[in-house]
Amino acid sequence: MLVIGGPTASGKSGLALALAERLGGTVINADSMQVYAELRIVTARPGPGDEARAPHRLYGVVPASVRMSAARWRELALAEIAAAQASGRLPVVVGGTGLYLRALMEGLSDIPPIPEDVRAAAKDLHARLGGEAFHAELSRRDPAGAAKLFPGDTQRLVRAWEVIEATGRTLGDWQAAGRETAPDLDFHTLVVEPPRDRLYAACDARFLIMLEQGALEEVRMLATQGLDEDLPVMKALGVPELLAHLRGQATLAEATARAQQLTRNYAKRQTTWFRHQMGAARRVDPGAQGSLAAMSQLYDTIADEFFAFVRKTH
RNA sequence: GCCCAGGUAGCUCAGUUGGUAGAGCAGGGGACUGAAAAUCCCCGUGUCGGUGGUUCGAUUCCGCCCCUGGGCA
Repeated sequence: MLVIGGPTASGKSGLALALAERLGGTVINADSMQVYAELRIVTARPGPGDEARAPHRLYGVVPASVRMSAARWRELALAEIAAAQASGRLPVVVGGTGLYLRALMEGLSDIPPIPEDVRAAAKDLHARLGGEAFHAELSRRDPAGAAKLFPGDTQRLVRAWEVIEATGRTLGDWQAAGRETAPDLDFHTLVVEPPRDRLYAACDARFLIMLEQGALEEVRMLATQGLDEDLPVMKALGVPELLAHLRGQATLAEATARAQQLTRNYAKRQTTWFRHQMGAARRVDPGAQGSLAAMSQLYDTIADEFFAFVRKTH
């Protein structure tokens, strides 16, 4: 199967669609935000026109009120991959969430789900103690784990604490036990990598298009649900910024500039992730092709490489 | 034309009782196992507007000039 990663606004969705069309594929979403039903515009989800060209899966499949996780997404993705293959279609997994891609390709350690009350307790304790004291507290229970984390890294600190609290074993223990890998799946991986200046320009331009498409209204609708600010959806790029504008705390121009800035920062983080965590993947940049013919040529080349990959692995 | 206030990093500014300067943001680099569009870590030489003067030494004090705001004409 094909896996396509890359930073936001790099053009990976377009590449996935073109390849799915050529190869008889089903596009499967590997983006942590595009899974939420309520956010269509602000997450740049493929539209009806795209869906008409090839089947799309895992887009907008859960309500904003739920918390997606790498493990949950992995289960959904494995099911969709199996379904696509069963119907003779090629799974084309595409998304910018590196953790999800890695969870799919390399598996996750078999850690049991942490009960909600333990997770809440971990957060409470962290809020009460602050980073330094919480880090010290974790050092008492999981010295090796704490040693690898900075006192400022709230998220990982809390995760390490809740795992030992709920399971009696440290995160490191669980991870040393290995990963639960996907059976019988071979991944041909592409990373879309445009040059930095073009990537940033694309981030800026895309947010403007989102506004034209009604991003503000979409966020206004989301706000009517009165969801917990702590939920992942509420952290989607553009949501906090447009919300601030709707509350009168910022002008639209300020909110726009801020959202564009954060998108660029995010794209840079993703670039680093793909550079080092998926360093072996084939790099492509359809956007660098000067013409439609050149782009079509690139698609053919990628398809040929994919067929060669399939022959080699089977 | 006169009077104020400024001119310091790409931006917004702090500071140096005279010993050539540092924050935030931007930018760059890096980490990444169930919230990952998350959460973190590292990186600061810039004619301190120009030019004379005082001084062992001026970005800092003084003179003049230039520029930008605001006020008075």
